[in-house]
Amino acid sequence: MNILEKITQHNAVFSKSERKVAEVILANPQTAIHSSIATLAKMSGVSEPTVNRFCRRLDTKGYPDFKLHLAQSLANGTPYVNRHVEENDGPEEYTHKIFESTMASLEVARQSADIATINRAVDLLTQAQKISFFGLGASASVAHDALNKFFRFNVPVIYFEDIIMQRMSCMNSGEGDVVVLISHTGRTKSLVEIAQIARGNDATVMGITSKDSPLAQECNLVLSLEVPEDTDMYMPMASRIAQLILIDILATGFTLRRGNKFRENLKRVKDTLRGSRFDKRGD
Amino acid sequence: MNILEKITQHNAVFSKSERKVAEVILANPQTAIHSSIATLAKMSGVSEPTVNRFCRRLDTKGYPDFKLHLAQSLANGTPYVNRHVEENDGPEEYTHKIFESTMASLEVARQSADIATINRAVDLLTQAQKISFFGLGASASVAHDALNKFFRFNVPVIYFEDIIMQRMSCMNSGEGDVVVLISHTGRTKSLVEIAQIARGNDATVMGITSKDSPLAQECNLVLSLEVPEDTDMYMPMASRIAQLILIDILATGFTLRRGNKFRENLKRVKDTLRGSRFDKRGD
DNA sequence: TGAAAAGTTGTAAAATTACTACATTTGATG
DNA sequence: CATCAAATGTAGTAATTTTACAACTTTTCA
Repeated sequence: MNILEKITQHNAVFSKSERKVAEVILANPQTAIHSSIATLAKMSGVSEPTVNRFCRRLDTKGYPDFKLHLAQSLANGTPYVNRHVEENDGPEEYTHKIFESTMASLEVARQSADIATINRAVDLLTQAQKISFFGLGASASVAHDALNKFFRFNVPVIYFEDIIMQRMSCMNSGEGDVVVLISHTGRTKSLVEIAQIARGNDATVMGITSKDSPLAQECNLVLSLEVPEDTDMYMPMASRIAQLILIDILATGFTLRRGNKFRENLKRVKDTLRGSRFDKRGD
Repeated sequence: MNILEKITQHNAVFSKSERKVAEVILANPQTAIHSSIATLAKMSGVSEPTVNRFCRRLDTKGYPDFKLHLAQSLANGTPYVNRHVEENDGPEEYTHKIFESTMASLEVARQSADIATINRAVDLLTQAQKISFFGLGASASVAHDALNKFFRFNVPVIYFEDIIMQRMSCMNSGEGDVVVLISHTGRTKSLVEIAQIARGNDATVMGITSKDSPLAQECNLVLSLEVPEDTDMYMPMASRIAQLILIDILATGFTLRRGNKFRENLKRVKDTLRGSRFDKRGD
């Protein structure tokens, strides 16, 4: 829907000249909406009809219509576009690109968040006797973070990085236990196996993973976030951030469900940290 | 600023015909932005120049400019605001509030990011013989994540959760080594001590922490992010996300600095993971 | 009340802007 | 290197917007 997004994504489909137009617009969209087609053509070093064709390729009626869409995109509170980092970007460029594309991904995640499933997940977590968080590779740090959050709730929480320990822990799980498995792709073999073991023991298996993945199929409940991952860098970035926000949401839902008294308990946990600090405030 | 509001407020200042135009626009703004000046004039029962005068009275350059402003007003969804979660928020509310306030915080972080310091940090990291990432509590998972990223670069990376191990590791550090210490508050005693030990050994100490904190004072380089933390929940949320993005930025800067061949190496690391997966793509 | 002045509105022509048809160029393929 | 398809630009056309000015309405004050 957002036309700026569309421009970045469609990049491959553009012709050489059209790409020039795209670059000029992305470089300074604010200028673009105040330019006539002739001005924009000159700025891009192409002819006017090329600009016009560019607009039509993006499914707009023509140049004026395109400008309206662009104006809306800019006003939309989301000037964040998934611009990929390029080889000769300087620190200024890649810093902003990473911020912006992360935020663009979060915006997508926000819109695709399934409230009903989240609510169901919070239900299950509040009723759990014991909660385990397992992930491998980049997702291990997400599980680690979940441990840190849920640990404060004074519920039995388990976290292991070691797949043997994860496995053994699941062997000992049973009804009333919740196992949360985190994997962006949902294709990590050992996690899928763990899911099977836990389910075999009647534990509730919750997956923070992509839907329709092998892992998702083994779960009782799947929390999926449609995050367009930037694979250029061969490192998970946005997906992991979205997973963490999901953890925040689950943790928040958990505390709200537990009520007011429980939150005082949280405060107490935090106050206890003071001894290890030079001053107040939380870490 | 919002032109729709302006129309309703300015109502008194309009002439009789101009008010007709205003009414037609307010009745159906979506139609207005897709109409030509002639169509809108006919709908309002006035002449074209009247519509043009109407536009100018609202401080726009003319009809097309007015349409742009109108389009923006209509598109103007909620910009990200740091709305705190409240006690009787339902899943819908708290989910969106958490997304939005995280994004609001990231926006602040983005603007406060100090490019020069980031660049300097990348410099130091690329020249490091050995890189250590240490954090405690919530920041431990950030350090964990950093380990995961930098490990792929085939550089010696160290990560410990245990403060004794952290301490011992710093005792063995020396010139050319970089120690990255992560703490939102920068007041965790044992981290400050570690910083002192590392500096005593001529290692470079880098802090991902808030400026002017005790930890910041012990660092050679401070990467600070001005993130307004939501302390209501007694849990670090946005600060940690910002720290992770900073890790992404440093990692990206690192790979860019190392050049093209190096990135192929990254791809190889990723491809190696395939054996443990049911299919392709990274986790 | 009525005449001048100020303000408002519409008509028609000018200027700007965008679009279309067609010609030329570019690039790929056998 | 000949041929075809795709891409791009030129020039003319159509559309849209804006301007200039004339007609009309309302207000003001003798």
